Amino acid sequence: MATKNKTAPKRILIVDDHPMMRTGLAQLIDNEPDLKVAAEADTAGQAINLVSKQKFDLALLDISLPDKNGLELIKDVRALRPEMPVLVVSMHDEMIYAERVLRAGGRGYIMKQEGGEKFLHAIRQVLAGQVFVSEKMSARILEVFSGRQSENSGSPVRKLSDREFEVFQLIGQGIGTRAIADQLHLSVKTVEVHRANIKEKLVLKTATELVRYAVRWIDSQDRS
Amino acid sequence: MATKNKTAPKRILIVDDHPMMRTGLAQLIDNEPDLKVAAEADTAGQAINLVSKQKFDLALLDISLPDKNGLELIKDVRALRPEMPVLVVSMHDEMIYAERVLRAGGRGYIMKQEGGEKFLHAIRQVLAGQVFVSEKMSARILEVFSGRQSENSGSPVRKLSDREFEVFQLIGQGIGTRAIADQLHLSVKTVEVHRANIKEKLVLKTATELVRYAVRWIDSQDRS
DNA sequence: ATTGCAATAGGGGATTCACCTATTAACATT
DNA sequence: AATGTTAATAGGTGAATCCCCTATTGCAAT
Repeated sequence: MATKNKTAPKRILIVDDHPMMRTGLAQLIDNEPDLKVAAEADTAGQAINLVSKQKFDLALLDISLPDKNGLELIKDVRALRPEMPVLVVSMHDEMIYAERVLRAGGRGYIMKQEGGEKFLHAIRQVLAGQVFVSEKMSARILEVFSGRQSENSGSPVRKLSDREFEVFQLIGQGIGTRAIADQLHLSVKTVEVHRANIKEKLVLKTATELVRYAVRWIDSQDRS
Repeated sequence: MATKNKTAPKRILIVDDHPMMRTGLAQLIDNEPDLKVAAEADTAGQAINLVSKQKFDLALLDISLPDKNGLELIKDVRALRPEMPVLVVSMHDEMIYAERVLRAGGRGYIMKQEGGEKFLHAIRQVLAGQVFVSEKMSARILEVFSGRQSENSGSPVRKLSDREFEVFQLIGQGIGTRAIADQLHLSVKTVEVHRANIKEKLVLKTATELVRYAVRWIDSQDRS
């Protein structure tokens, strides 16, 4: 496509703690005439250092880094260069991450399982100022954002009513339906309805997913 | 080093579901005159197919593959080619994996975080018939193998059998009993027994507690 | 008044849990 | 060679939970 341009190739920064993955990405990128790997980093510290000293057209960040939480890194990078788009690379299929990444200011999210073409497509889309996420992910995110335009500032957990939130917290503590009912002096049936409504509001399909979501949410509240 | 040899380069099979990682590894290996990437696979099924049809001097396996547990793959590969050494590549720092890999017949374990030199060293060491593991790991493993304090060192998760561990990981991903059974081609009953045994070994009382424990454990593994 | 939603709870069928037993194969021990 | 151990498989059964409905009450906003 639009690669015939005489302009200099776009300078890309790669941040990943796996040398082999960096090599693979660099190989792919440097093979394109309009793209170029300008620098590599294997830690968050190194990445911030580079970003503060040089200008890049795009940063390709792995979210799981040894020294820092990937989301924190996105925020730091964006604080330094708000105009530089950030594309996040991850091995996790997780919806939770995609949401957080976009909220932290990332402009895209792609899985390591993807092949070269999709990678290049994502890179070019983000370079063009657009957002890139996978189909399933975008469907879900759009659903969450559009279905409830009113109260969606922040995590979907805010959409829970007080009682639902109370139940949600107990679930996150590993407490079962029966025990929750006892503890809140409710019928098991009522707790079941709350669970169903919570699942609905958080767009979760199964009971196990609900427990996982709740556990993660509770844990994320404790340390931060 | 010993690369002046006139013999044909050693044929290596790469199994990894991340295209970029494969490219990186291939780049590294093909740059060495005494080594050569003979084939690549991105699933366990494909790998077994290749191994059954061709001879390789070494297999480089990623333990986390989409279609099959990595430990099972090691066993399958070794059943087909007992003489072919297997070097396992993983992104996980954990001792638990190294132990299991060696017990399953793997001849080495190296992390994706390592750089090219260490990779080549590991490959050559395994090709030479020796075992390769990191320093910390070998220390810990020797301790476990020699000392009889095997009861309780580190997390109780290592008390789980391979199959139990597999189920445990799926639980931690928020996957329900039925779906686990389907995915592993087992009866629901079998999965239930595994869950019960896991609960026993980890001293957990209810199903919800099990999910919580598993979610936390999995999370602690991949976002360092 | 009417609409909307939170909170409560039940019915009923499908599924899972929790506690049993049982078989087979692989290994270790004797 | 006989025995014991353990992992992996799976069935039976009753209780609990899940998941899909409906239904009532109360309160707040329209």
